[in-house]
Amino acid sequence: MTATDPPATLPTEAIQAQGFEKARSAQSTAVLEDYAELIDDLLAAGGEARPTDIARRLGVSHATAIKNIARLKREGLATSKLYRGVFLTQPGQELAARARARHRLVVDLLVAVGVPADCAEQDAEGIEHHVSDVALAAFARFLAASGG
Amino acid sequence: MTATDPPATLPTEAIQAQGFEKARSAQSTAVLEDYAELIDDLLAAGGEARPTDIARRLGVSHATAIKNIARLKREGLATSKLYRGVFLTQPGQELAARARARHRLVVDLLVAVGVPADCAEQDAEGIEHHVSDVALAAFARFLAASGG
DNA sequence: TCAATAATGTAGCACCGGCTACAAATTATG
DNA sequence: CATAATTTGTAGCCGGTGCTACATTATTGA
Repeated sequence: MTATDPPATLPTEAIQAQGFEKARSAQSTAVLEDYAELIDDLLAAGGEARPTDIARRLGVSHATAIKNIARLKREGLATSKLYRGVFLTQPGQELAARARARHRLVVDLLVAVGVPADCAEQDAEGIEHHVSDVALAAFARFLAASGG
Repeated sequence: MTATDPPATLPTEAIQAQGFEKARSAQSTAVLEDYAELIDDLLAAGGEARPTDIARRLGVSHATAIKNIARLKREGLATSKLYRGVFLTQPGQELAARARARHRLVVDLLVAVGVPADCAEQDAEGIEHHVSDVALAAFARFLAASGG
């Protein structure tokens, strides 16, 4: 905007700060993604996604699970009926689908470069929230080229 | 299957919970690693790691930086002298070294599978804290095999 | 039907990370 | 040397995630 200082590329310093900022914001949506993905899994598999099951799967107390489910509802991603479990809204289902696709792709890539399957599965849980769409596309290309 | 139930492998449910638990604990040390790595960078490059510089590099307010620096000191990773900047203790330097090695390896792997360099650099900022030693070793093997 | 069990939800606490606003100290400058 | 500008530090607030403990509701079953 300024006449004296219109850089085509941001300074290194700002680029670095941008990376940290991105990581922080990814962290804030990680919980939503985890819950949406898990709820979708439970609904697809058995039929019900009850708070207690969710809590056990995530390794947290039921109170924590309920609080985070409330956040999902607050953000329009989920609904729930007492003793009838939690359900995903349309946006919630889309988020879950994206999260699962990302998760699978990350796991597949990790395995493709030689990470043991069980380790890949666990590491992916933390990694997936920080993989950008650009990187994800690269993963897909790499897997297509090497695997098939 | 067995009556007494002494499984060699944990139930799927517990394994999954374990992955989430790992991701959460990684998150709690991510800040320490980021600061240690950055402080080490600044000391290596210019000579001084002042709170203001650290804040600007991370894209946070100086108050936030100072608070996190205080945490580093509390955990024995850093020391500081007024208006003389922040320094790393031996454990702090070791943490920084591990963090930097992990960061480089992650970036290199991302690039190796086709992620653009600038994107790899930014994504790595979030990913690096969630890559286990086992996966890291796999990354190194993969890079040695493909690159050299 | 009514008590016992289990699931769900609420309340309060702690910690962490972010922020703005204000205070104190140091460095730079007139 | 005294004042201004910069740096550093503190205080208080918000939001997020975790927990335990307690209350409430539904389900189960005697």
